[in-house]
Amino acid sequence: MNGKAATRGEAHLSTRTRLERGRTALGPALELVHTGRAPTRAVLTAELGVTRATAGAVAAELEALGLISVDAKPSAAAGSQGRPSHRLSVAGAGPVALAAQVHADGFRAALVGLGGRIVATAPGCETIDADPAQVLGSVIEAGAQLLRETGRRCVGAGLAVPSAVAEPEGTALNPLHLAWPAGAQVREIFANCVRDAGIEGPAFTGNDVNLAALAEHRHGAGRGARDLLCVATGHRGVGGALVLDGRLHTGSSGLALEVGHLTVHPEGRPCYCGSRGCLDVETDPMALLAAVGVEPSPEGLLVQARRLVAEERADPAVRTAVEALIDRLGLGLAGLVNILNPDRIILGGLHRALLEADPERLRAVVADRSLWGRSGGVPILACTLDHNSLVGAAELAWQPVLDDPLGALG
Amino acid sequence: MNGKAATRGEAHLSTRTRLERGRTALGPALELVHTGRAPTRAVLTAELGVTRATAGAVAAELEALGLISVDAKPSAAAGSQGRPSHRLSVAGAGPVALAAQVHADGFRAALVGLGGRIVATAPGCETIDADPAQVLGSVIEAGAQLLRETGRRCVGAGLAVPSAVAEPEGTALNPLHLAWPAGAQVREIFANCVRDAGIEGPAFTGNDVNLAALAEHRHGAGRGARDLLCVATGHRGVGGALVLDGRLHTGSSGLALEVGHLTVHPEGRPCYCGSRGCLDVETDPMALLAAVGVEPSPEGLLVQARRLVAEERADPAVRTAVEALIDRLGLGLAGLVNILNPDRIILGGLHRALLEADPERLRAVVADRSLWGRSGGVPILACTLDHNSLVGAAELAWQPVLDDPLGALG
DNA sequence: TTAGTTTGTTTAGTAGCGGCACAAAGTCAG
DNA sequence: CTGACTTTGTGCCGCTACTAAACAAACTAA
Repeated sequence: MNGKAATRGEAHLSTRTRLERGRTALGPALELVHTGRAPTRAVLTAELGVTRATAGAVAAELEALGLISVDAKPSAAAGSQGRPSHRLSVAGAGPVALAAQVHADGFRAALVGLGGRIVATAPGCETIDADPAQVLGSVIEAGAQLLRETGRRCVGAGLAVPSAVAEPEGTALNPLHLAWPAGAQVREIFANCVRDAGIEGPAFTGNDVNLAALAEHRHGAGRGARDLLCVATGHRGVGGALVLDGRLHTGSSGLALEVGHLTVHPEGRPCYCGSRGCLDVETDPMALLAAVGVEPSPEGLLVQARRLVAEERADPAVRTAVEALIDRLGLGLAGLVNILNPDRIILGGLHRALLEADPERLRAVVADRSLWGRSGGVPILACTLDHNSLVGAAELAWQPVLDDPLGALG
Repeated sequence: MNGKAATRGEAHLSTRTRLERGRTALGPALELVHTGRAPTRAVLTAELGVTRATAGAVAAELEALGLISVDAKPSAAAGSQGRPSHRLSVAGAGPVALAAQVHADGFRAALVGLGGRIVATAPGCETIDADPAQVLGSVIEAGAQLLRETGRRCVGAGLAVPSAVAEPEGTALNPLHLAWPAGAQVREIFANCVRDAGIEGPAFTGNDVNLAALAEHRHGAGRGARDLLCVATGHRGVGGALVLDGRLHTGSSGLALEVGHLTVHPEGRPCYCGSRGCLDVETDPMALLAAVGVEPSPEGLLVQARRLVAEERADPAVRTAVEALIDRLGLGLAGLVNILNPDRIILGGLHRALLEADPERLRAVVADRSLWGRSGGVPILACTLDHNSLVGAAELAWQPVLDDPLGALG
């Protein structure tokens, strides 16, 4: 009868009024250490808003679970009075999450510990099969190999795909660059691969830009932001992501931040969506190559476009094209700012290169065309994390542990 | 020292990792009754995910606080077995929130009980002074009069203004229709008026469309939606609002959902923002009058535009104009759907009239131009609540009680 | 040394909830 | 009308995660 009640409880946990299980200080405490916001028990106490007794007990329990470590010797505090603190840090040899990423050029697998630390990486494959089950089977096999080599405990697996992932089905809606069928059941296929490989823990799947945003929010340029907007280009097309209050906002069916078809140039090129001048066809790598009149080479559109941006000072024609892209990106960002009012924007891929080519120009366009309550305009920053999609995929797998460490590991 | 710790705690409650105070079943339970989702203790038990014992105790405590009432006699359950439930309802003579609204035509004050019930209304003033302090003083005086007449306890006051309200300053950024100075410190002025009138409880201020969305989410057409988008026109201009997980999303500086300058007609009329074809100048009442070639009359733009829409079947020219507005509204909504992926859209003001004039056309445009994972497209509904901004203003004042009934009232 | 400051720990107490047994109030079958 | 069944509500006990407060530890400053 206990089981019955529990299942019924799970059945309709739709309303957020439901009390969450495992809502102790353990999860928040782990999250603070995980994101580097709790270097000592003293600040842990302050950040959690609990007593020193509780913070101490919580730290001890997390250490017993093998998730964090407390320095034996107090660290010499420079110029501060009082008893020095013992340093808290993520456990060196603790459990890891299995992170996987699939993209146009192949796939990659890695083990990621708490704190977003990449512990081990598998040499990624350079080509990609048209069959999702084949690809995901291979990437999981590479991950399983890493787990065997390192002997680490696994908390779960996460996969980043370059496509919108529909909720709640977990299907890849537009895996354009993978030659995968649209609507492939990636979440289910990945979960099956993980299970078949004998890997412990649950499996998760998400869009790569979403996961990059999550990673940047926790360990990169987005740290401390409350409403973080991330916009990035890959090889083709534009992706967006939004992190609100530390959680990804994927919308009701996983399709939020499909920003590719914002109009940024009314007289612009026709887009496959039927409109013209969409952000997608105006600011992606192909758009730059087309504007400059360069033929795509085999090295890859993104690499090629990035080199063009880097050369913009030398060639006036390139400079003009880059400025046009910056202006249109700025218009798109301004539109997003007026809708979402983020407190920080992070750019990746070609957009990052555009930002770095002329930060002032981009910031000026955004400021000119958007409402912003405070002075100085929205901060616009570049990504700072290597392999942020991979780290983000690991975040998905870590999430249950962060929410309820005892429930997930005990 | 307790006080010291508490103040320090309040000081930096930025991180969401902080454990919230008063996180018991009391608040969620009250919210369920408040939103009509807990008609009996049995469903309260199920919705909270607690035991019957707890739900019973919680209901008893809320009743003791004078917030809800439990029927003495069980209500005859139609066609169900087992012991019949006692009905839970919002207390008839419980506390109220003081709700105030300012708009172009004057102001209004009301007392609103739990469940969004308007308990008493003051006859609104029909003109409005150019000085915010004067106006807010008058509206609060009217509210205070209502409180004296009814003798009800007051939990706080809320104000709805037709302007974006900047956070955290609480200034009205664009009170265009009020002849108020831009940047007026409405929140502070309102709070002072409330305090000076000797009214108990905290004072809150918000944008009228935001508050309308909040009210519709809790008591109207938005009930049960997780990601609710609300778009409405008043007399001039377009306003938007987003309710996520039951909370208003106002963005980092209160300026989210400033959707007026989405481009919906690249060859359209120039907008004061510098662009052309903005949602604002293409779908507001003035846009319709201009398209039909009707001069504004003294009765008010919104009333006039609504009548035009109602007459659209009779006059082909009006019909054409209305269809153009519908198409452009649809484009704007589609853009928002691609960014926010809401699970429901609610329209108010002229937009509501446009929806009701030709629901199929609007739904078709939105479905055609937006991504949506499930079949049937995003549900688009009309507002259902009278005075939803007023009720929403009251929701602001009720929020502390809903979060922690004991802390706010005990 | 001694006082002051900050950190960590110990112990005792408490609020809020789960588990369980039982009571209450209806329906249904005969 | 009488039990059997079903569902709702209550009383009691105990557990868990916390707080409060006193104390101990480890440093700086004079």
